[in-house]
Amino acid sequence: MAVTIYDIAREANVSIATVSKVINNSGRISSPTRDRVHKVIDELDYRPNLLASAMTSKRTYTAGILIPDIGNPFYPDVIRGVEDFARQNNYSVLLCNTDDNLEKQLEYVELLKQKSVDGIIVAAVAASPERLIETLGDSLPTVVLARRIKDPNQQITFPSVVVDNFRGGYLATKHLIENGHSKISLLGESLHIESSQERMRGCIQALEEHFLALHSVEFCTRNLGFEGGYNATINLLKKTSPPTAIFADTDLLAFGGMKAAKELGYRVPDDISFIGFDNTALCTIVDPPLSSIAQPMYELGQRTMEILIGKISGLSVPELTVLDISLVERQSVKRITDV
Amino acid sequence: MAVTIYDIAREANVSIATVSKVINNSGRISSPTRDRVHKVIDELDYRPNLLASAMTSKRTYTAGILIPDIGNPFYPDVIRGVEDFARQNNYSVLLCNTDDNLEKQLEYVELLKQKSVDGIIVAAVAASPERLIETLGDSLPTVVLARRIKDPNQQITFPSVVVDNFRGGYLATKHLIENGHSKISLLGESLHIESSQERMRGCIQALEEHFLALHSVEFCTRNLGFEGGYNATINLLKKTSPPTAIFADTDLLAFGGMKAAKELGYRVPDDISFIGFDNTALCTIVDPPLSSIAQPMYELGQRTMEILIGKISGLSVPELTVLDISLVERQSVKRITDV
DNA sequence: GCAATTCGGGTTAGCGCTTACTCTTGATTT
DNA sequence: AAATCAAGAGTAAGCGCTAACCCGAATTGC
Repeated sequence: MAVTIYDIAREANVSIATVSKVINNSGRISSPTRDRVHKVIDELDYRPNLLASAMTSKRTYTAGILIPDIGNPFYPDVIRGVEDFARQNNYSVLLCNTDDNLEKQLEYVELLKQKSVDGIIVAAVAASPERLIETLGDSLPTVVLARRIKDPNQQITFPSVVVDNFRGGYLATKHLIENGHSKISLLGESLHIESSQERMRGCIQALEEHFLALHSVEFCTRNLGFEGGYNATINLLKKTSPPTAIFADTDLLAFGGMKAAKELGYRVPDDISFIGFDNTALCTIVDPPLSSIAQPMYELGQRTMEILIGKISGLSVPELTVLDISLVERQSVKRITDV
Repeated sequence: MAVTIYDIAREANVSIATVSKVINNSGRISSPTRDRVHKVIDELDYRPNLLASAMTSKRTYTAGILIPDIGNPFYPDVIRGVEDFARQNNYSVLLCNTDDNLEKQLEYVELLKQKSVDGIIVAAVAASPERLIETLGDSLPTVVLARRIKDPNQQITFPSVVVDNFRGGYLATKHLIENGHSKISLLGESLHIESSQERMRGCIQALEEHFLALHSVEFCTRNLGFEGGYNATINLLKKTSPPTAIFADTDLLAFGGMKAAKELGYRVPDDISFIGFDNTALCTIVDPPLSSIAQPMYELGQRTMEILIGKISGLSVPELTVLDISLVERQSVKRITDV
């Protein structure tokens, strides 16, 4: 069997309590004793069994993270941020893909509870989280990522970390306007998604500040990705008055849009400009490289984990953290000089 | 506090042993007793504490997975496969990004051991795994994904699940040949990577079967991604005799290559054809859509987890599992008719 | 009809730690 | 010099389970 705290105690001629104290740097131990114990620990290559430790101390140093689907290019960076911050604080993270399915979410929360995780990160949870809130309860530290959960009863609130989607929409549109565009259309994901709504609001705000109106709008129907963007853009461009620039809710949508435009004989960006959202790695790969609004995804993950650990440790944490967003210019937006 | 097995025992008028037996479906319990216990469990909404359970049963139903970086588009699907299979078997997975850094790998293995995981999946481990093997030891069930670990001392071997890279290289090249190409160049990742070597071997084999030779080769130097592909392709095309088709080790490399080709005035696929490897989601997004060799990434993850659980359960498992590969045709390869 | 099983369950000893509490000394206070 | 106290270490009670073992009663075999 593996070496236990008893082995160390015996070899160092102390009690297991003493060994425990030197390991956890608690209680009072004289330095000779401390050194002796450390020496034996090194000699026997002892590693405390974290399971046993968790049994008594009630801390597993493990957190769970619920995300819709790791296949969505939005998440890998976020997760990386979460995991890096976790590791730096001796935490591990249990990954749970829920496909935005309530049953799976509930199942996972129960499982994580049974595994006694110290806390949970809930990313991009569905619109009606009543049951999720209920099973989460108020005893398990939870932080919400990229969404806000509003409990209808105001019973329980969770700290959330989000990105300023409104400002993102604003920046994107302003960039288009500053490049001389006035016929600006919105290629939206869905009006049922909060972030999508916010981006649209930002877009409209920028437009209004310049006494402009949205030229046209199109939302995705079935598919919310590349294909959806393709189809919606076809609609946008086939209208009697097509736009000169399109602000897409998502890079993926923009990619689909660019494909549609090209197929309809438009040159990008000469005939039509595009700007995306998310600044995924793919932006540099497509032709032309897509200008996009960058979300600090890695930082999003990091901050969320930081807040979670804070909450676990009993610190008071901010109820809402809004991360800033920025414009990354590439070659998909053309300056229009003629009026 | 949460309800424990003692509460159930008391309410159901049985001993905790009996409760444990009905939970785990072990031992002999009469159906009246079983029903009574179940009823109380439901009433009190009891969930066994898996930590405590693991202490005695020595099974945590948790596995660790070491990957280089979740940001690499190769992994999300793999992980999804791992996680889905895990969940179906009551397992959870602890995600560990190692950046291919030996120190991080060792650290994580130690941590996972301390957390008493039942097994570990090691994905795409570095070339010289001696120290990793050493810390893994032979007591912790381990399965290697997308690599084979050859222990120089033949002391310990790990089951591995890989993809038939040789056949992939062969298929890609054959596809090019069948489309009339004879000036075929290889855009390789690195000769230090086993999969890269295998793909090249397959490529050469296909060529030889048609009495052809590799037209030229170029490997990446600093950057192994988009940029590396871009630079290497510039070299390839600036030679006195440029190829008519390029087989890239990786989709990302092919994307970089396509960009380089376009910039040098080539039309893709009219002047030069490209075929990639990995069949990432991006293939449909670029222009033209990239033909590629598809690896069954999800299945790769699934099978690996299946084998790991098998090993944990003491079953005998295959030492080597090779998954098949297939060609996905899109529009980046042009048929050449003139000789 | 009596020994041998089987059935249905209970007792109890841990798993490897943490922690509240206790005890012994030697130093400090007054 | 008696009382007080802090430092340094030990004792022991769990944490919530599992599993080996035990035991009486019912069932079986011959």
